[in-house]
Amino acid sequence: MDYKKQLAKLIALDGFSQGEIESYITPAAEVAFGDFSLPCFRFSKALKKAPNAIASELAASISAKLPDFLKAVGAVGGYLNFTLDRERAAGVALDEVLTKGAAYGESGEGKGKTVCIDYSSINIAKPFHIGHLGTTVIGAALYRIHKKLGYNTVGINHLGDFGTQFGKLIVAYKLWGDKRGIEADGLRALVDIYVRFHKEEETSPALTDEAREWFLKIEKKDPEALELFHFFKDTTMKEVEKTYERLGVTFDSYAGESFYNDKMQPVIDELKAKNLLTVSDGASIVDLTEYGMPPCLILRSDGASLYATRDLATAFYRKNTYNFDKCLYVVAYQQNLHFKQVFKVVELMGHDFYKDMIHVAYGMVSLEDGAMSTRKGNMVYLSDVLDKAKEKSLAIIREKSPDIKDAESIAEAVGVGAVIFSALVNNRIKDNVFSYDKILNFDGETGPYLQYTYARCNSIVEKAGIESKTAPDLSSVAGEEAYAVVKLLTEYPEVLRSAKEAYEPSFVTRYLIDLAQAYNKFYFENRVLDENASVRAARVRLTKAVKLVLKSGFEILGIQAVEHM
RNA sequence: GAGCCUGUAGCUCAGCUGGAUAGAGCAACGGCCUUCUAAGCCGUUUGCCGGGGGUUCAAAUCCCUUCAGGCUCGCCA
Repeated sequence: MDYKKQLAKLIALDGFSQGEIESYITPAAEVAFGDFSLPCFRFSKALKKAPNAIASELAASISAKLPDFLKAVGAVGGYLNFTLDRERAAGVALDEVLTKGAAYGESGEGKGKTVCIDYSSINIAKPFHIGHLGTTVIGAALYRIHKKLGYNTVGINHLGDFGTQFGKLIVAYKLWGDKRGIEADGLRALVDIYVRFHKEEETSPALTDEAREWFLKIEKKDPEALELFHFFKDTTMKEVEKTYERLGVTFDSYAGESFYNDKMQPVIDELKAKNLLTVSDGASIVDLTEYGMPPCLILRSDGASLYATRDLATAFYRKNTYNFDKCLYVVAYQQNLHFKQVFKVVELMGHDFYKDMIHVAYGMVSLEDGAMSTRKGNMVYLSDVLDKAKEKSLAIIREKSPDIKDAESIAEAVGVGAVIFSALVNNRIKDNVFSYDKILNFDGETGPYLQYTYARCNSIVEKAGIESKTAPDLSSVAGEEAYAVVKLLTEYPEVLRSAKEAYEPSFVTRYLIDLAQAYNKFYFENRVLDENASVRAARVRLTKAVKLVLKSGFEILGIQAVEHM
């Protein structure tokens, strides 16, 4: 039920439209004030009346014929306060959640619209490390939020599978690599020889030239070079797939850099045809000084394409292939300028869809002792973090629930959940210093806290057994703690919408924390499995609704719901 | 030098499309398991919302300015 709209209908003020009044109505700041408030200060000047007088008069006229969903209307210090009939509101809210079930929160707003989401975008033959966690889980969460809201979604892993590093890797492999070792150790063996190459390159510059030659061979589709390239790629993918699976992350497309290799020429031709390319220091650029930006480099002085060239080709390909209504790039904020430039170039080329491309920037992860560097071998593998989190979780389970079944799989769900949660709890723009202490803390606002609350709900629902026919006593879910839970339950659909609007999965995470806290508070103050059957019926329904919304939120974030822990 | 981002409790952060006394978690201390999961709950303590101006009935929130930190700024991606 849309209370704001209903409330706005009750209010008539000269010169202010219904919609305007509705937009001014806010949730009440405090329980004592009721459920919704309308600050009347802004009407004061136009109506030539004191805010308090306006509020009082409105309160009086609405009280005269109080609609049945309202309990009371009052005026305090210039605010018009509305108090809902909480029993009724609780009943309506619980009915809605439980009737809709897993579909609660869904909407048709995205019907017929397509959203492409570019996330994770790992590099082949490089470690899948803690720095990739953000883009991977933020992108996956945005993917699911859009899906929930009815959008047609395309998840794209724009693989870093092109560039001179593959030449380097071939040289390194030929010198020190061994196929069986790599097949056995996978990615780490590849990274090892890559790191070694960079060390030796410093003293033997000839290696660099050799690497460049091998890279050219890849481009020219030399069979040996291609075979090795695919070997590296397969080795990497085989391994990262495991991590994606643990994180519950999927993609619809793996079209990466190499995929666009033959798709750049048309872009260059179009730029030329539209007179956007100028030559500067031998390189071809799009001049953007008029827009307060440095030039966008399209072709190197040796004629080779660049990052922006590839991203332009990518943008056109995606537009032509998916005809997206929106294309999100979940990429670190270091690339703010790059995307601003690319989007501007698309605009200058005269394509309207430039405004549908959005750079969803996120903060960077560093280590306590500085930045991560693959070449220096100074990084933390994501799979190690997941393993440690699982280990920690397993230790806690052994201690607290020694008799539990499926300890291993619960530990996996809880450990991985804790890691995902940590990447989705803060606003995405925040930088993050990685530490095991932080990520392995399972107390307070954490993934395990959410999962624990879910398991608690489940346990109660299990004990409650089959739903009784007794009519629920709604007064038992209209008390302070219970009603706080009810209110939060009604907010879930709006939380999803605003999370989508702001491209902020953290809105969902925060919301789930609020919901869990509110429920736990309720749990300690009220007995769900009460002797009174109608009280019990109402509170079990509340518990079921919380369980359901928690699970729905978990699915958005990629956290697994465990029934027991 | 320019552009963008960040600055809120000892620490990590919510709140920022302006609204009523600025909120959580961690850490610290104290309490609560013979009743539904103590990975939990309750209580105590903590704030020049970086500083200064301005707009407004009302500013952590908007504008200007300033300081501190981060990122980026032509042939890497």
